[in-house]
Amino acid sequence: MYTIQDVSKKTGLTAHTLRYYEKEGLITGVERSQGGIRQYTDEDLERLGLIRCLKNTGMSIQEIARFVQLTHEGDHTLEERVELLREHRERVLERMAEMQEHLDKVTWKLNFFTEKLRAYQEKETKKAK
Amino acid sequence: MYTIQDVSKKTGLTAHTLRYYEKEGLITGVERSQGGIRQYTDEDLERLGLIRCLKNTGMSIQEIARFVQLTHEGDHTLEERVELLREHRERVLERMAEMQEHLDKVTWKLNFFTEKLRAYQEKETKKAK
DNA sequence: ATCGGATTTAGAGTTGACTTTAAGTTGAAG
DNA sequence: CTTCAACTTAAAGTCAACTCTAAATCCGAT
Repeated sequence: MYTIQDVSKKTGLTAHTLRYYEKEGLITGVERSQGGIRQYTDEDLERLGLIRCLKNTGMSIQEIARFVQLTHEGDHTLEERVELLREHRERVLERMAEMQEHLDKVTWKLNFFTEKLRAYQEKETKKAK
Repeated sequence: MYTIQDVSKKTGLTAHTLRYYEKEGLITGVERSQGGIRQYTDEDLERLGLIRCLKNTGMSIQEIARFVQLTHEGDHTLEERVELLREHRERVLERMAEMQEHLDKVTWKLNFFTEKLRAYQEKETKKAK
C-alpha cells in the first residue's frame, strides 16, 4: 500500500495531478483507509504505468478515460480497445516522423548558423589586431 | 506578394493564427498595402518555415519570439542563437527517445490485447455452436 | 491527549496557444 | 459606383491540462 505521496515520487506526477486523474476517470477504484485516505496498490501503479505511456505519447485525458472505461466494461470491448490503441500507435508514428523531418531542418539551420558564427568570430579576431 | 489567405493555404496556419504570431513577435516587419493589408514576401514565407519547424518540434511561442528578436539584434547574437538551437535540438532528441520508449510499451500492450481478443473470439465461436 | 505535517474535498485560478467577436475598412469584380 | 467577401484591430472567449486554495480531517510521534 502506498500513500499519494509515495505514488507521486514513483511516477513523477504530483498528488494534485493524481487526484485530478482520478476525478477524470483515468485511475478508478483506488482503495481508501477508514479515514478516507487513498491507498494505492501495486496494481494501481501498473495501471498508472500504462496511463503514463499513453499520456506521454500524446493521448488526451479524455481518450485515456474512454480506454479505461472500456476496460471496465469487460471482454466484449476488447475489439474496440485494440482498435483504439492501434489508431493511437499510428498517429504517434506519424507524429514522430513529422518531428524527425522538422528536426532535420532545425539541425540544418543550426549548422548554417554555426558556420556563420565561425566566420563572424574570425572577422572579429582580425578586427582586434 | 501574398495575402494572408495565400499564406494561410501555403502554411496550413489560419489567418487568425498568422496575425496572432505577428502580435507575439514571431514574424515581424510584414509589409502592408497603402490600406494596411498584409503583403507577405517569399522571405516572410521562408521565415515562417523555420518558425513552423521550431513550433512543430515543441518550442514555445515565447522561445521562438526570443529567437526572432535575437536575429534582429544582429551578428553579435549569433552565439546565443546557436546555443538556443543546440539546446532545443537536445531537448527534442530526448523527447523523441522517451516517446519511442513509451510507444514500445503501448505496442507491447497492443499485442497483448490482440492475443486476448483472438482467444475471446475463439471462445465466442465455440459457444455459438 | 495534542501537535503538526499530510491528506481530504469542491471549486476557483492559471497557462499556453489559439479562436472568436464586433465593428469598422479595403479592394477586386460586375 | 456599388457590393460584398476579405481585410483590419483590440479585446474577450475557449480549451486542455493542470495547479492552487481553503477549510476540514487524519494520524504518527512526543
